Amino acid sequence: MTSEASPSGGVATSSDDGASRVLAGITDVAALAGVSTATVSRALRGLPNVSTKTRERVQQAADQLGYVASASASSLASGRTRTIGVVTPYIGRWFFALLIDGIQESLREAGYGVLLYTIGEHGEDRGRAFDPDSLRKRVEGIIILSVPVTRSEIAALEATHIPTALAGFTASGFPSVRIDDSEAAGVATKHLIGLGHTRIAHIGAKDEVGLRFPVPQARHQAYLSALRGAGIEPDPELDRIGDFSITSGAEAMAELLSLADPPTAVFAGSDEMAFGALDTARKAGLHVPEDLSIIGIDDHEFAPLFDLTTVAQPVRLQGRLVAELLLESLIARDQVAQVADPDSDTDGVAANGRPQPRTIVVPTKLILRGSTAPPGRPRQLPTRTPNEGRAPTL
Amino acid sequence: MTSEASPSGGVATSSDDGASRVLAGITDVAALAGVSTATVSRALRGLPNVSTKTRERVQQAADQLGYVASASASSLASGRTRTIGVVTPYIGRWFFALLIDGIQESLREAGYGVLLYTIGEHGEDRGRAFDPDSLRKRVEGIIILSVPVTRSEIAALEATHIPTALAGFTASGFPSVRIDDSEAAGVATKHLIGLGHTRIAHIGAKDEVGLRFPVPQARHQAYLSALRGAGIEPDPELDRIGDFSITSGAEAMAELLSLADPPTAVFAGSDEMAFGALDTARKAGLHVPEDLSIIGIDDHEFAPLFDLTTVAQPVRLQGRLVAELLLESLIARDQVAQVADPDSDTDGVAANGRPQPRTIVVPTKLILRGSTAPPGRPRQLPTRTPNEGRAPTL
DNA sequence: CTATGCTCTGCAAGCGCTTACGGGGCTCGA
DNA sequence: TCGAGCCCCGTAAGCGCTTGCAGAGCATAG
Repeated sequence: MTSEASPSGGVATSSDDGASRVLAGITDVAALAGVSTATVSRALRGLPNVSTKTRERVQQAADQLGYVASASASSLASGRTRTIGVVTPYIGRWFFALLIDGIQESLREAGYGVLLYTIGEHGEDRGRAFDPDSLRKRVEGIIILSVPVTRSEIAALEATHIPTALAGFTASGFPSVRIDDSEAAGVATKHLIGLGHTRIAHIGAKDEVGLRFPVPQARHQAYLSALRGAGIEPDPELDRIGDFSITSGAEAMAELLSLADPPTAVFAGSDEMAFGALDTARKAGLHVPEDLSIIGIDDHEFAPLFDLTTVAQPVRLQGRLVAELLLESLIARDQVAQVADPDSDTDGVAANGRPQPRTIVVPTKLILRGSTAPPGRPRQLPTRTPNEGRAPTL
Repeated sequence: MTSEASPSGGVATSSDDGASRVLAGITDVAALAGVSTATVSRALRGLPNVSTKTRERVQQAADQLGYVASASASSLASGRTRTIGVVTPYIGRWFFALLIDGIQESLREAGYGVLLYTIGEHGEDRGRAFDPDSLRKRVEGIIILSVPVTRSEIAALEATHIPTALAGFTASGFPSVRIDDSEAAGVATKHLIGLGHTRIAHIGAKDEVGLRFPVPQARHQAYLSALRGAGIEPDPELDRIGDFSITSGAEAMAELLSLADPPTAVFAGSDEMAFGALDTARKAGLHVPEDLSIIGIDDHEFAPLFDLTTVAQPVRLQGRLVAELLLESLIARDQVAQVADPDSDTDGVAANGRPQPRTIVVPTKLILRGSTAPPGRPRQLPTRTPNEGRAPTL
């Protein structure tokens, strides 16, 4: 198992007879162990019908030769690539990075590899990158991260029949995991309303036509109805469009500040836009939260540093979950392949025999920090002593 | 090429004769085009010795069937997986995310896929994740991102004979791309010295014994010699250890502040540690830069928001470069395989015939912002008007 | 007109595994 | 003691491509 401190054999292909010995193949192992390649294959993969003694002998031979099965060969023979494609806009963004991290965790445990497909932030080189055909025959499943997807892309995806799962948004027909964007946005907006604000701005994101990406719209709608629910008529001037980036938040804030009647509070659709807004506000001489309250969504790694009130979402968890959803579809597919009769009471199976895609909604939580307060006067916060002098053990 | 608006054929495996038609194979294409599979293979891959007419016919047949070659099959037959493994500690960190982005860019252009291997931040699940054997037979090359690597891991890597390139650090025998850590740290420290500081603290990172990861040490040494060069005897009390994370920077700062004679300036080995330090200092009531100057290394995406003076390094560029270095070794390897004679004057070829690993050093640049100033009085900075009212075109 | 050399294409042998299928040995009940 | 049944294991047929080799067709040179 562990190739740690075993001085004999292992890792370094041991005694290199010859200059650069070619990698050991299954036949070498078979020969060394004195069995057939079929038995080696079965033994190493833990299949039944191999006697303990034989299995050990094979294992030993494999270790000694530093044998590891060729991924291509076993994929070709078995039809299973043990690889999942992850399509993501831009991994430089905290949200995606953390998602991928979670995905990777789950997938690794299940013995799957992660093939990364980043497409431009706004899908610049989309055509080439997200051609499902380029994924097909290379991955067993696909996970798409919060990427605006066109109708035709969805169609193409479905045509490939590759199990697919979505994280951060939903599209009918696919399993997915996400937060309740309406609720999160509602909570955020109502928090500001509850503090007494009435001129509440929104920095959202563009709703690109033709794209299936309901997140910005859901948050926007929730913002609007929260306002209306409180008897506040939304002011279109306070409705700004960003692109989830820091700079777009900053620009939107600049616009808001130049208004004749600027807002006293801002709900940003993401923490990163909130950071940008915060920065712009401060540089304009405004005090947060005295002069302006700001709330975001995410609970970004940097939110504590900006003392930003926000609606937290568990990102890494969503990554883990979406990976598990995908793995579910994978084994479901195998199941179908094996037994084609609808006897076992598989719940939630649609008419076509394919399991109804599950969508998991993970909870969000309002995190109160110092960026929000009633209009005109600061919110009371316990003065935080920095680190309580607790020196880390060196 | 584009599977966009072609109503006939394409994408959806066209006329699905049967319920879920199996994906087209090379023989199907061959049959449709009326040629042999060999010709299909050659035509589709752009090999010479295929007449234009035939090539077109094959291309057309392939398009019509939505054919795409099986990665496993072609890998098995050709021995080329067209995949690069990228080993990274934790993609949630800005530096790594950006590196990967750059790598992905270059690699995609070259037709390679990226298989991601994240290992724990400090290599928790290192054993399993970074077992080169698990990479071998799956990837053609490996890129390692700024990960502390053990001697035995290096040995194991070399034993696999998989071309490997390093980003963010160096280890002999491998091509790599990095910044000049000594220089960067020297510039940072000297900047503080030049401002008149004499009590200059350093927040670095642990030098884990047995690991080949020279970055922290190089920066630390440069810090020390910069001080000595200015006639300042380094005070061990001002020398703190972090782990490149925000919180570790915060903790180190807290320690520094509790000192009898605290520093007037801090050089942090990374921007993220600087952010943490900055935050702690401010929460302790200190004004930056009036009471305390802070400088980092990186020019992190958030550095402008923190108004942090720092030594910038081009991260995405390093990603692109390391990918190109790796591709170089790949073609070099092929070259060697083809012509085994040392006739063409391949410069920089070592005695063993393998090309001397190149290491590229990319330049860094001091970015002056508002977090540094002479001790005791603020540095003069032009007052930045927020965004100059330049409203973005909606 | 024949020899020489191209260019283009097909044949067929793998690449290194996985996986029916079948058969030899053993155990156990009758 | 003998057949049924089970556990193991080997045989061999692929998986879907790539590629060395050779041959067919054709043009050019001699």
